[in-house]
Amino acid sequence: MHKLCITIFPYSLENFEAVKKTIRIKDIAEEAGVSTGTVDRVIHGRGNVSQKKKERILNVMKKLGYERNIVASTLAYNKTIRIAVLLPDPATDPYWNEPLNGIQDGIQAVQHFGVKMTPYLFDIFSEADFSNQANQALMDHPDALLIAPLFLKESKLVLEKAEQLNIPNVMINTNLHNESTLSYIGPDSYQSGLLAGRLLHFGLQKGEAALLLNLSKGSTNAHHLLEKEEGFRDYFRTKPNSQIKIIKYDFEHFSNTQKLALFLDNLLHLQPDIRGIFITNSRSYHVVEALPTTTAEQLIIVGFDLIEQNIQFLGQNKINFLINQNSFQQGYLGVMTLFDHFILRKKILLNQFLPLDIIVKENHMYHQHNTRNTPFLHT
Amino acid sequence: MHKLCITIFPYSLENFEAVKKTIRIKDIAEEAGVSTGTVDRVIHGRGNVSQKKKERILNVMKKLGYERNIVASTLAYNKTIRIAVLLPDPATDPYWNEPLNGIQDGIQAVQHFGVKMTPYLFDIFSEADFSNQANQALMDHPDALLIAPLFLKESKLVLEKAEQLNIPNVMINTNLHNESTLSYIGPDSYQSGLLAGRLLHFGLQKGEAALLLNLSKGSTNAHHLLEKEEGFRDYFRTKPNSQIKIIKYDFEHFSNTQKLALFLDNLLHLQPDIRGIFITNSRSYHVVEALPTTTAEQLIIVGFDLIEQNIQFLGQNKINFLINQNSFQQGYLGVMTLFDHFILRKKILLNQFLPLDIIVKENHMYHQHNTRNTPFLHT
DNA sequence: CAAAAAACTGTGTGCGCACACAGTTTTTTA
DNA sequence: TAAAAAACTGTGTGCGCACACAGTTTTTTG
Repeated sequence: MHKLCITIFPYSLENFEAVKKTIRIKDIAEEAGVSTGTVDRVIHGRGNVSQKKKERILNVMKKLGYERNIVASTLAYNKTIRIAVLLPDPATDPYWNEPLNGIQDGIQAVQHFGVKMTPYLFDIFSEADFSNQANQALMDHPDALLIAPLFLKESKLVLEKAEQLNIPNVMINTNLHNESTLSYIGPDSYQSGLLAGRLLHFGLQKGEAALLLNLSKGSTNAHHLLEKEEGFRDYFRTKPNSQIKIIKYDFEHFSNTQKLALFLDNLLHLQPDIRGIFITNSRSYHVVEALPTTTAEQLIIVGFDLIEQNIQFLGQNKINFLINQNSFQQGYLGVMTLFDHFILRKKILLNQFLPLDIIVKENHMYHQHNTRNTPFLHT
Repeated sequence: MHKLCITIFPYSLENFEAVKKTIRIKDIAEEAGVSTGTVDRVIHGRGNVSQKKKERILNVMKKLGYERNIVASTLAYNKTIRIAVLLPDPATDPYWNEPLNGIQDGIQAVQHFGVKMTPYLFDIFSEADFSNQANQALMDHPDALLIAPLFLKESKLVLEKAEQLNIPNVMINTNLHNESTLSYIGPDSYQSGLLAGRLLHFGLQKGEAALLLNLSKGSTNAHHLLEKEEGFRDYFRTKPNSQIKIIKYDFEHFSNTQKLALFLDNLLHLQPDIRGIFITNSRSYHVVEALPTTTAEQLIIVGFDLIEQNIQFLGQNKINFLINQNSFQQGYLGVMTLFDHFILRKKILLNQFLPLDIIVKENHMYHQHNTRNTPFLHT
C-alpha cells in the first residue's frame, strides 16, 4: 500500500505502477507456512495457537506490513452497532438541533458499516424526563451511549447503571467522566471564557465594566459555566492595566422577556459603566430581545453558538461576537468516535476539545448547516 | 435501513428491534421475479434489459428503498482510483504543508476503498517546473487531477491536455474552472477581503489609514488577490463614516527582510497615518520580521493562514488577527470530493467555499494540525 | 422458413475477511 | 500404555456485490 511519510518532505515520488499490492491474510498464511485460520486466530487474539507459530505469524505480518482490510472485514463481520442517543429535545431548547444534525450526518456517513442509532430526547428542564428516557435507552440494550449529561446527580446514576450493563459512553457538551467513558467531546470551557474576555475587551475603554450573565435554571449542571467565568476573569487578571470591572449575575426567568427587560433596565441604571455583556451560553438572543434597540447597538455583546436567533442579531450588529462551540461537530464526532472504537478498533482520545470559532457578521454564513466538516477513518 | 427525517423533529422513536433489514439485490430480484444479474444490469445501466423488466425492477427498488451497499460494492469492484496531486512544493513555500497534510489524511481515510495518490510537487516560483511536473503527472495516466492552478497560462494548457485525456480535475486554492472541473475548493476571496476590513477596522480611528500589501511575485495567478482587495475596499465603502483611507502596494522582494524593512520604513514615514496593515496572503510574518518590535505592536496587522511563523507572532501580539482559509481542509476535501465522485458516485458541488476562521491568540491552538474535521460519506 | 444476428437472461466466481466446525496432534489421566 | 482431554490447525461457507460467460429467447436476414 502506498505509504507517505508524516511530515517529511518531499514525498517519495514512486509511480502508481510501483505501488505494492495489498497484503492479504492469505499472503501472511503462505509466507508463514500456516493456514488462514491460524493467522485469523492470531489477529483476533482468539488463542489456540502455539507460541512458535504465533511469533512466526506476527513477524511475517510486521515484515509484509499487514493492514486489516476494513471493507472486507466489515462485510464479513455482518453485525450492527446500536447507539442510544440521549440528548435534550430541541423542541425545549433550539441549541440541540445542531448536535442532532451532526449525529444524523455521522450516522449517514457510516451506516454501511452497520452503525445505527436511536434517539431518546428529554425535556431540558425536567430531570424526571431525563431519567425516564435514560432508562428507556438502557432497557433497549444498546452497544453504546451518546449522552449529554446535563443533570449532575441523575447523570451519575445513569452512567453507573450503564457501566454495570457494560455499555460504554461518549459524552458531548458536558464533561462528567466515569470509568466507562470513551471520550468527552466538547469545548474547553475555561478557554472559551478567556476568548470571550479578549473579544469583549476590543470594545471596552479603561475603567468601564463588563457584565457576566448566566441565563440558566437551577438544577442544570453548571460546572462548565463556572469554568467559563474563571477563564473570563483570568483574561482581565492577566491584563491588570485594562482596569475593567466585572459584574456577575445569574438570571433564571430568561424566557420571560418582560422580566428580563426589567432586570436589565434596573441593572444598567444602577451600574451605568457597564459597556459590555458576556452571556455564558447560547441564550444571548434573549438579552437582545429584552434590550431597547439603541442600547443593544451601543453595548458590546458576546455570546455563544450559531442558533438562528443569535445569527439574526449578529446581522443587525446587535450581537458583536458569537463564539461557535461547534455543536454540530460534537454530534458528528460523537458518532465518529464510536465508529473508530467499534469498527476501526482505534485507541480513542479521552478528551476531544473542539475549536472555538469567532463569528462575526462577515463569516457566519460558512458555519451554518456545516455539513462535511469532519474527517473519518484515519486507520 | 433506519432512516431519519432531515430536519423535522422529534425523530421517530422506532426501537432498534423495529429497524428493517437491509435490502439486497437478491431481494429485489426475488420480488421482481428476475435474476440478480438482471437487477445488476439495471442498477449499472448496462442495457440489455427489456423495457418491461426494467420498469418492474425500478419500481421494486423504489418500493423497497434499495440502497447500494458501498462496502460490499467496493470489495467486489476491486479497482483503484489514482489521484495525481499537483501542488507547490512546501519546501518553496511553507503554506503548502497544510493542504498536503490534509490530502494525506484524506487518503488515509479512504485508502481501503482503493483510493491512491501520487504527489507531483513543483517550485512555486517556477512556471517551467510546474509544466514539467504536470506533464509527468499526465503521462502516468491518473484517474483524476487534484491541482492548485497557480500559473494562469500554464494551468490552462495543462487542464486542456487533461481534458483531452478524459481526466477530470478538482481545484484547490485558486479557481480556474474548465469543462472537466468537478469542483473548486477554497476560500471565497471577496468575502475574506470584507472580513479583513472588519477586523482591521476594530483597531482604527476615524481619519487613519490602512495599508493593503500584496507580497507576491509577478507571474503568479493574482486573480484572487484582486478579489480580496475588492472585498476589503467594499467593507469600508459600506461604512462611509469610518473615513479610513486605503493605501495599496505590491512588493516583490518579500523574502529579503532588509529590502522589505527599508520599504516599510520609508512608507510609514511618508504616510504616518497608516495604523493598520492587511497582508493579502500567508506572508504577513515577513512584514513583522521587517518591522521594529514596537512598531509591530502598535500597528494592527491582519494576515492569512496559520503557518508556524504567523502563529508565533500572533502569540507575541505582533499580529492581531489571522484569517484561516482552512488550507488543511482544502486538501482533505479535495480527496473526499474525488471519493464522493468515484466511489459513492455522488453529484459534486461545483464550488465548495470553506469557512473563514478568525484566529486570535486565544483560539489558535484548536486550528493547528486540525485533523478529523471533515465529514465523509453522506450517501 | 431456416439460419444468423441481436437482444435478453441466469449462473457462477471472486473480492478479503470472520467464524463455525471438523480434523489432527500433543498432553494428561487412570 | 491406552484412552480421554486439551491444545492446536485447516477447510469451508457466507457477507453483498460486480462482472464474465454461458444459455435462452426474440428479431432480422437471405
